Amino acid sequence: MEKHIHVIDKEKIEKVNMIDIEVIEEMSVLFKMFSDSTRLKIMQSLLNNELNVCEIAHLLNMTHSAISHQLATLKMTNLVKSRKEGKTVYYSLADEHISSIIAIGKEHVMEK
Amino acid sequence: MEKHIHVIDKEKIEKVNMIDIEVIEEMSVLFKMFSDSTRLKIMQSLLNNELNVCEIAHLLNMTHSAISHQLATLKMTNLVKSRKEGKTVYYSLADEHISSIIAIGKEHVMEK
DNA sequence: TGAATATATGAACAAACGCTCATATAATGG
DNA sequence: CCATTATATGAGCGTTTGTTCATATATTCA
Repeated sequence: MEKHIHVIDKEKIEKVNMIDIEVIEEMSVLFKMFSDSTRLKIMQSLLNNELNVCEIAHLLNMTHSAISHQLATLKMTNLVKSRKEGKTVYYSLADEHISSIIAIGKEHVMEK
Repeated sequence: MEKHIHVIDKEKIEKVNMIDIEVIEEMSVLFKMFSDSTRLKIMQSLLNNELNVCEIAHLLNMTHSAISHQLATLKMTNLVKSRKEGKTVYYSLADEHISSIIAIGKEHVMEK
């Protein structure tokens, strides 16, 4: 029923420096890409290699379709890039940030 | 229909060093916490302060219930800790990793 | 003790998500 | 040109997620 009346410490609140909402929104989109284990596995497997859809599907023991869909979302959010060679499309990580994010996540998880 | 027969370059595939599935799974849980804008805003607002539920709700212009629910999930995944003082519960970030993760995400997003 | 304030929590529900299935597109080779 | 291989993509479906609403618990103070 939301009927609370609060005494808010305005000074304290104003010290909180809120980032631009838009930046927050983009950050959530970025981290969403790392929040699914399939996508994490894909990115992990691309850390040192470029791989095509078949190879990733084989590696993760999943269908091409599932991998292809995920690669599409990863590409749309600029986390992977692709290179076509004949029939096959090779995927690789888009930049060095991605491995840092994976590394820091791994570090946090392993440290307990 | 999945009827593809592939020639897999086994040597190449074997070079891909897969992390432990369990670590991947925990990483996805971790990043999931950063994948929602409300949770990101909460953590962002806790970067330099400890805040109670009312203050966060006021700051983000959201209901206490919504904030309380999110704080519960953040606490369950060990990203925030809490301290009770009379009626009010003060929340703060659980460790320094969290600000690094936010920082690296922000950096990635702003850099384009 | 009873009202007020602060927080927590369960149920419900709409929206978003990830996979599958079927099918489409594209490139190569016979 | 047709079969094969590689990838892409739309629809459908079950599951998960984030919020709201109602209610419960806890603490303080008159």
